[in-house]
Amino acid sequence: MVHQELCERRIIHEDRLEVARQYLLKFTELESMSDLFKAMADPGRLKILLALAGQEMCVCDLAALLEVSESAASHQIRILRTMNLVKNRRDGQVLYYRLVDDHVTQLAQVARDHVMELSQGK
Amino acid sequence: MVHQELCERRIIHEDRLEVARQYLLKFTELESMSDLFKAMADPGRLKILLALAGQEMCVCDLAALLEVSESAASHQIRILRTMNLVKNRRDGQVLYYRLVDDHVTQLAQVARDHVMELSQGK
DNA sequence: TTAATATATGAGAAAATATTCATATAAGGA
DNA sequence: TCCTTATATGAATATTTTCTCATATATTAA
Repeated sequence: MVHQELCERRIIHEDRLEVARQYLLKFTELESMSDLFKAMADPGRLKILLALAGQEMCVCDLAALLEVSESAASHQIRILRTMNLVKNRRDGQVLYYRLVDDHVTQLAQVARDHVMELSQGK
Repeated sequence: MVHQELCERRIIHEDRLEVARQYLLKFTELESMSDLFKAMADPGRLKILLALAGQEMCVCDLAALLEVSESAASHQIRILRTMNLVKNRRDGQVLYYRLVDDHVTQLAQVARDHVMELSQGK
């Protein structure tokens, strides 16, 4: 991962670059933020999150919903669990998943607004 | 992409599955939504979007900000352009990029809230 | 205790994404 | 017109992500 141009890079707007650098310093959790978006960046995982906005569901249900294997669904759910987007509750052999909070729902709403505005000419 | 289990899948909660299926039908733009999240899922692209929240910047500035080649930056910007997150304005040889609207900023704010809550025990 | 069910997970294959390198385009200046 | 600058883009490679398959764990039932 070597970038030969880096040393001799031309910088057109030093001032703007400095403003941007300072601004980005505030986002110490930027990596975590992009991880959160990554979690929602897969259509399957997004479906899971939307489905869990209304009710608890088990892995088996979610696999059926996505029409993928239960193993694949479980892998996807693990990513959501790791990202603290969902948590589960055990009832006997079944693990019921639900959303941790409603940030996901808020994000989905803004995203929906965005794509709907664009699709309507705007 | 064959899923052998699909035919003999057990479905524990038919009712919940049906509720989820109906709910997801409302999200006709679900693929576009996940594409939007995908655009924000890369730390580099997220930096670009955050930097453009405050001011216009050219490709050259953004490459310097990310410390990547201008070609790499340009490829990333193209994704943001394709997703209608940024647009540009030409002034002579320089293309100045800016955000299309403030949805990106809203999304970043919610994402930041989420990760900050989690990092603070919550 | 043995078997069955629900889910998790590691390793490798398959698919998607990002970066580099070479080249193309577009504008401005000599 | 020819050269330089700023940016874009295609193709190949490098990296990351996702899925499959096999196996492991936890709970319940027999």
